[in-house]
Amino acid sequence: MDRRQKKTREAIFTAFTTLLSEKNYNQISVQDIIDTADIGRTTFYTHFETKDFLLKDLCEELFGHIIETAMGLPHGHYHCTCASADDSVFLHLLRHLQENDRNILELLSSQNNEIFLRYFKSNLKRLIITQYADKGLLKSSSLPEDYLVNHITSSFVETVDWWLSHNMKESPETITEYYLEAIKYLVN
Amino acid sequence: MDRRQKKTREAIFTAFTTLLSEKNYNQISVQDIIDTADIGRTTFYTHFETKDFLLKDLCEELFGHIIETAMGLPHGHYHCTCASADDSVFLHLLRHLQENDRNILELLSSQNNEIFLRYFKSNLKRLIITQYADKGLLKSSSLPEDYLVNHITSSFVETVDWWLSHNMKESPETITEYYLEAIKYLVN
DNA sequence: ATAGATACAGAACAATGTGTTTAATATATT
DNA sequence: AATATATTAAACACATTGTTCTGTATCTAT
Repeated sequence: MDRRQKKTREAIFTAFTTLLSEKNYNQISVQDIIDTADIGRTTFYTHFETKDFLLKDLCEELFGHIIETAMGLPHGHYHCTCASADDSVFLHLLRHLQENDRNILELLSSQNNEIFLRYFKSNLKRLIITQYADKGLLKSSSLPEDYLVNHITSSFVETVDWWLSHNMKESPETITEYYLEAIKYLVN
Repeated sequence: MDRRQKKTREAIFTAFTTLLSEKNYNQISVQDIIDTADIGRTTFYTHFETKDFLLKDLCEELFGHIIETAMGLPHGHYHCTCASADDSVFLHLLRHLQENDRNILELLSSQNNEIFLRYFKSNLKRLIITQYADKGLLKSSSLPEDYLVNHITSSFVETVDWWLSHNMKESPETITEYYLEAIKYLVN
């Protein structure tokens, strides 16, 4: 990829991330992004069709990485100091979040957290299906499997949200305990 | 309240609700609302400072009613064909939703569902604190009470969301069973 | 190193939306 | 009927949007 493209793309992402930690997504104009990134108007629109597409691309970079890591797949070009492989996937994720790689924490705890928690959830659901549902690790119960998957996924996301709203006072280990306690009768 | 005010306020709410079931909140302009409600520009701004305030007022009307009902308080001027008082609060809520009073279902299952589910959650949390936490009905466990309240609240909202995404194929009774099964070890 | 391709900047644009002001009209309330 | 108040229509300055144009800077390949 052209050096210039990489630079502007990065400038746009940085500006966008900065703005997102400052104000509401809806209140961020393309003009704001252009001014903050200090690029030409035309340039923005050659890179991104709309603000929504920019958001989508940002989320894919953010959560693609964190989920890919948790999947145990190669990490690409990112550095990762995560825990050993035998930890719970959930503990793994929390530790990864705590590292605040790519400022994901700032976004997850900003006033725009809902947007990012939604993306987090949809990616996490895929992970849970792969790591739990497809391996038969969900307790057979009277509950439909997709209800169960949704419940377990949502509960983790809500746990993360709760943790963030408490300024992450608790350790990832404690949070994992809370979460597993809340769903322990549903997962083997 | 002046008859004229009531009429325009209602016209604005109706227009807004219609638009919300059609397109994204962010893509609805004040101009759209004005055109749909067929009112003067000035009139809108005398009633609502911004689109956000309109949304807030709408949500308060919607969820104020449904939660008030579930609280067992007088229903005000609304008609309600809800089940008997000894039903679970949750069954009560689901039945109330099923009646689709004030088109709340349309909004909860529209592309703007997140907005309304958020309001639903914040109101439901108050209800759960009043009906469960304050009455000592939550199982004493290793979990902090606010974590537990949040988990139970979120799980119900997620259950409703799941139900809606399934076009409410299941009965309120079945959904209540699912939900209670998912949290049964946490509530007495 | 040069040539051709590509990305960027800057300016201008029509179109749309915003929030406010003005003065006139219509409708309630008493 | 008289007064108060809600609504209207028009105009406004301003911001944002998405596109088009031309010229310039920077890359890539040979």
